[in-house]
Amino acid sequence: MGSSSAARVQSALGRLLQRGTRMHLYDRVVDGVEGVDATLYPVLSGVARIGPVSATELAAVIGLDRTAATRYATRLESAGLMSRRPDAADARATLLELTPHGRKAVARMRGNLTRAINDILDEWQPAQAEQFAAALDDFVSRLESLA
Amino acid sequence: MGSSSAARVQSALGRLLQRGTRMHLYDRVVDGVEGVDATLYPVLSGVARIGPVSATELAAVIGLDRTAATRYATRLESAGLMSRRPDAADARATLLELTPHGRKAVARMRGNLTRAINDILDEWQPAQAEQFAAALDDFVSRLESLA
DNA sequence: TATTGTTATACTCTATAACTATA
DNA sequence: TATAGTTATAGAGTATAACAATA
Repeated sequence: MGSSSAARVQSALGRLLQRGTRMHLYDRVVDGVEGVDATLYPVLSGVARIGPVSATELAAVIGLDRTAATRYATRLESAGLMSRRPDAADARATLLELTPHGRKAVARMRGNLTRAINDILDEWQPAQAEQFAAALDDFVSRLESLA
Repeated sequence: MGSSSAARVQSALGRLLQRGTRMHLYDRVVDGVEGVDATLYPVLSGVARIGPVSATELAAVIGLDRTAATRYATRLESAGLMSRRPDAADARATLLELTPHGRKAVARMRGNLTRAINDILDEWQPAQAEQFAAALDDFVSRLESLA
């Protein structure tokens, strides 16, 4: 049945999702990156992943409200990390994209996160790390589609 | 080096910690449990795990502010799920513990979460699930102690 | 009529500061 | 003097509602 595995996953997941753990990790990721805090990070990272993108679509992807997305975009624009341009295909829409500074910030944040993760994975056998990465990826995908 | 594993873990972790994913999971967990929402769940669950416990110690464990812990405890007390009693060993302290209703609520929430996780793990080989559970547990522990 | 971007508004969460009681 | 609990207050995040422009 695997109930015992479920109990362990449940406990670990609970600790992982806890505010303190999350915030600490985010703080570490945005450390030394000007104009980005733990709140803005998912927004900037989302545009890096799927941009150029409209605020409405971005909001849906990163699980945020449309109005919050537009406000955070404004903050990132003020910080010179993001820019807006009209969508040639739809005059109602505005496309969000990264500026060169924004791309540099994302690269730095990803480096911070990769470093933190490698600090952990390096304690394991490479094969074990590989297996964990694949399993976690699959687990999260299934979790997202539980809907 | 395992950089490729790190990249996969990074991507999966990003999606997992995203607000939308987290809230959806929490909503699922508290579904049908009277008096508990996604905010109160970690508090109630924390007391179930380590109670009877003082508000200050609870706050430290679940990564919350002391003042928030005491306010949430009040809400849970009003809902009849938690109770306060003086600490015989220290007259300054108040111990938080679950009422019978609180214990029933926690059992129900854990059932919800275990069911959701088993929906995922059941797709895997038992040995693979077991290995993932152990790896995730270890990963989270190391993440917590990166400090 | 529906949708995009945006702003205004209200509500919730969280942290800081301050107060009281006890160690 | 330090610590536990609590309350008051302010700041930040988020959702709902409403508006103008375009589909």
